[in-house]
Amino acid sequence: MENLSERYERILNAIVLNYVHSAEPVGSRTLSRNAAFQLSPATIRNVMADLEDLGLLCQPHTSAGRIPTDKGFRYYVDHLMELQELPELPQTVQENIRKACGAHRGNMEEMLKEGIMVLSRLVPYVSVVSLPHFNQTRLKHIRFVRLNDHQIMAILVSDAGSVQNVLFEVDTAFAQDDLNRFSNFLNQMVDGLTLEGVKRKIFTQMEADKNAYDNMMSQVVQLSRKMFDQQADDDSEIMINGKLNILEHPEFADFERMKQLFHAFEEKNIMIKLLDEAQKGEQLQVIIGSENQCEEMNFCSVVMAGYGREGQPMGKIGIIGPTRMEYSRIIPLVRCTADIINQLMET
Amino acid sequence: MENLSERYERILNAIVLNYVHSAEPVGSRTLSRNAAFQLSPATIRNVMADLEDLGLLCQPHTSAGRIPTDKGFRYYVDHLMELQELPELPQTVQENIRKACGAHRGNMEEMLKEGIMVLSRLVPYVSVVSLPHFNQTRLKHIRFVRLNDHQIMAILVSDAGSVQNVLFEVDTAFAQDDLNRFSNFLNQMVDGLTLEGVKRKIFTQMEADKNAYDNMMSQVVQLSRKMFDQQADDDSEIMINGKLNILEHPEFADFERMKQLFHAFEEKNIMIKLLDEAQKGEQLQVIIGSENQCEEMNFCSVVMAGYGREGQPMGKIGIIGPTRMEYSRIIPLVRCTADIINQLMET
DNA sequence: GTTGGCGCTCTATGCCGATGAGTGCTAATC
DNA sequence: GATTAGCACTCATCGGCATAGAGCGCCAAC
Repeated sequence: MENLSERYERILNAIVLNYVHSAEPVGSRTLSRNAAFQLSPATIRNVMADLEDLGLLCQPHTSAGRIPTDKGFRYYVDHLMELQELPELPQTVQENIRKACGAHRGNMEEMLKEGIMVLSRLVPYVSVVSLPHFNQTRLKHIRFVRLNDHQIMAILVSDAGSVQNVLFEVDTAFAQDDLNRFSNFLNQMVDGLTLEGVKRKIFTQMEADKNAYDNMMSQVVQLSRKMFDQQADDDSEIMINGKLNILEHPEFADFERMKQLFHAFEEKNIMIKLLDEAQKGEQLQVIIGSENQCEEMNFCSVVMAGYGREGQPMGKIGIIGPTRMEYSRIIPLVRCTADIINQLMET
Repeated sequence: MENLSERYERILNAIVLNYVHSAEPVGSRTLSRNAAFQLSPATIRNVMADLEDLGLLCQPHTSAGRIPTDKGFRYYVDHLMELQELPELPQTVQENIRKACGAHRGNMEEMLKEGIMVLSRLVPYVSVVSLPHFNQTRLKHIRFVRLNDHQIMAILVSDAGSVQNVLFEVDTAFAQDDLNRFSNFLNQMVDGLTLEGVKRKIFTQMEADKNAYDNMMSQVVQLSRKMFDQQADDDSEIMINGKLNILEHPEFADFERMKQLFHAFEEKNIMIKLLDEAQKGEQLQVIIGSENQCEEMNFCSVVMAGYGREGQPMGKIGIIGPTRMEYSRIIPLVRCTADIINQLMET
């Protein structure tokens, strides 16, 4: 999309702002009254007609005002929003977020949960976050606990503070003391690896070790193997907050559309796909309306940012709202929240 | 409510059945056409007027048919439904449930989750379950894991298969070997107690032990104490499934009402209160419409049954639907599901 | 290039009357 | 005394119609 002339941009900008605010088609007269323009409605109409030809605006029906198309919003986000420098998030709001998240330092899941709760209190949209994939976080501890003769529970602690428990069965009984020795041994062996890495290491070791039946290594490997057989190769987890917020917006007064959207919220896979989309390594992404792959969410936009530690991306946090969303407010908010989370994770 | 004569009961029954099916007010003509009655519309009208005086029926407006009031549904559930013997749940359905839940034996949370998922696939309502309160389940294992010099994670395994992790800080560093010895010692000490009981025991011991600083007992008690300080005295947990089902019913086409209901679903406390209501130790409870304390749910009915082990109640499982609910189908379903869960837990 | 003016389109609103379902009451019937 | 047929009445719903208002496109004039 090549650039528009200044007048065109100003008018497009005004239409977007107006529509974001009112949720109603914007007419030429309304814009003309807006002091900033010294133009008559007729002139504005001409411009609007051109913008419509370019695919940036559309009319719900003849004789209604114009509303921005997805493409119009895209132009606004890419070209116009930056003209007006985005307001830094007020310090009080930043502190608000930092405090909420900071209260749960050490437990990443709680921290992120708190984070999206704050977000959906701050804005009338839905907030969403994908948790770090357990298998890809670094393992801090493995420990085996004997439940009874046949059952053992493995407890995996990642350095992100999350914990996974794996219950598995064994043929021969182990004493807890033995299990403790195994745990210690294993912990040394896997130090600093991701769970993924541990798995690989165990399976290679098993190959190498085929004939040695009695030493510690062999027993540990056997046990770990049993555990990995049980361990759910968990999908990413998603948390959503503030679903009800979205009902306040007139675009979802339509019952069918609302049902579709809520259906999408309930389907974890849809949400995962949404957050994984367009993973171009960009820090902040904005997906507008039908740009997103998921049909149920064609009337929504998503603003999301990656978070992580030491440059390693771990997940995304974002806000979902109607296409008619306050981008200029949401974008700094999401960016800032991701920053705060990054900072909290480094410490 | 004293008993009605047979004719009155038959007409009330017919109105309930009709209304449950159609969601429309039922008129005298409709009933009269129903072959079972040999009565003219006029006669039926007289009966209906009497039932209205008794508060069992009401009219949305003059010249509309009648719909049962909450009181009418209550009479139906208490007196009429049992006349027609409730159909036993078909074997195939029972197997269906048993298979779904049985796949997760040993992990109660998963089992219950699966249970409510099956329920809300079977009926067009919302299913809900309260998880056993962790503090009240018997403890099977405690284990301390050293994370670093200052942090220890305690891992609590209940015999219900659920696990709680408690992260806490200590001033002095412990070696993992010491922690293992503590764990073993503590496990012997608390065998068979609930977490609640362990807590009491630790705190009494602490009193008794005030001056002994060096022995194992004293160290274990200190450590446990630190843990309990951190351990969230968790509220009961609730799981809900099939929220979208409820949108299919015309009573929730009203936007405001729907929003209220979804709000209630999101508020854990409301749901807990709902499930705890009328805890008269009855095996199966039916709460109809405004009988329930929570205003947001005045248009809903709840059918729920307790589940537990060895006679000990642990939680409830139930179905939430519009007041106009298929009680005669839901009640056996909920009862049977609770039975299946009970059986699976005993083994 | 800009503007005022005119005719046109389309939606929203409110009113009207017809329709139909269902009631309550009364008088006749079993 | 219970039951019923009949009738007048009420009320919600729906389609038709006219009106008002917002907004556009186009054209001619500035």
